[in-house]
Amino acid sequence: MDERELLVLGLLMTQSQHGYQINEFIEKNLGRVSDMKKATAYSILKRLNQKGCVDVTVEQEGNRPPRQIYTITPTGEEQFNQLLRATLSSLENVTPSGDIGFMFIDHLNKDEAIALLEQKVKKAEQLLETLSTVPNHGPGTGVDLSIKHRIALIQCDRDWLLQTIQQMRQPVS
Amino acid sequence: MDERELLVLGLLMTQSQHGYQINEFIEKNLGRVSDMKKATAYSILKRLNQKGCVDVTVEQEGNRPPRQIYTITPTGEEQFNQLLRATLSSLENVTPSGDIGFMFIDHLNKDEAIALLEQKVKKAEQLLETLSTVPNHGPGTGVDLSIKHRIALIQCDRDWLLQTIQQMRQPVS
DNA sequence: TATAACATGTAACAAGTTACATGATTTC
DNA sequence: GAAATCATGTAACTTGTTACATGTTATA
Repeated sequence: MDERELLVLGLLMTQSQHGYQINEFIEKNLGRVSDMKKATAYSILKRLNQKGCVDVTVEQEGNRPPRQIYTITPTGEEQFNQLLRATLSSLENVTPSGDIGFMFIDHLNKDEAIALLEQKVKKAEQLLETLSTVPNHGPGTGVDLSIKHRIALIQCDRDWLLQTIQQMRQPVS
Repeated sequence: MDERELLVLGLLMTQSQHGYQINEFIEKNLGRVSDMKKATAYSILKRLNQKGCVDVTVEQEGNRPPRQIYTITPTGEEQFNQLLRATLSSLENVTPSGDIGFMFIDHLNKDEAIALLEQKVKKAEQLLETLSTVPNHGPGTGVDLSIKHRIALIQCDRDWLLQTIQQMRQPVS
């Protein structure tokens, strides 16, 4: 929740926007970062407005449906800063989702387990390829930083998987 | 959701249990793995029963509240296997929560940003220490594997953070 | 005798997703 | 004239959490 709120607030820090615009930006540019859905964006904006974090003004061009333009307020900026500091300084203290599977890997026979992990490796490599060709947002930019972080973690994941597969192949020492 | 269901099914694969028992095991032994709450455990068991994945028998000792003992069914075992294969072979394709912050790091001044990341590093190191002293569940066990994976990822995260902090300290090249 | 542990559960709430509904405008 | 894009929103549903409610038994 905090995460999605931070994302919306962050986008509003750059400029005032309407819901459609925010949703479109996330869908088109941040598809690899967030899977936030349209309805969620709208409801977060409503929530932020109720909390006094954003102001709304209505704009209309001709006969088109009116746009609800959201502008971040000082309260909202403070909230943004708090959330930003909190997420930058904290660390998840629970296993990432997807790791639960490792706990029960003994329920599969060795060959199948290895085959499944190899599929995971393949997906990691595909993702790495995609991420490495993502257009730069300008060197030293936060967006680039977040992508670099993602790449580093996936590489580590892949290497660990490869190493683990090797160990599984070797007879128990 | 799939994750929590897999966890409950996995625990029932070992032995039939009642809700309290499952919840207690998660709280006492898997606190670093899952943050699933009591009410959630009970409702997942109910859900699994409705889906035909588990059977219930009632047991009572003296005047104590009766225990609902849940036993995994063949359907449940199949479901377990499916979920297990799916999580072992798939890879999250969205940025891990916590990474959104990096996108907006430019909104802070350099010194503060560095200080926050250093806090994150410290938490990573504390967590690594805790995880390295976690009692072994037996070598080559899935549980150990999942902890080793966790350790590898956190180490990578820490190293990346340290490297990034260094780069932030250096004048732009 | 108080309180922790045992054992269950429900009700209210919060957050998100899916799917639907509306209607104008641009493009093919 | 059909389909995509623009722009908003709501209703129903799922998942999960918090907080409450209940009563027994062992322990300090």
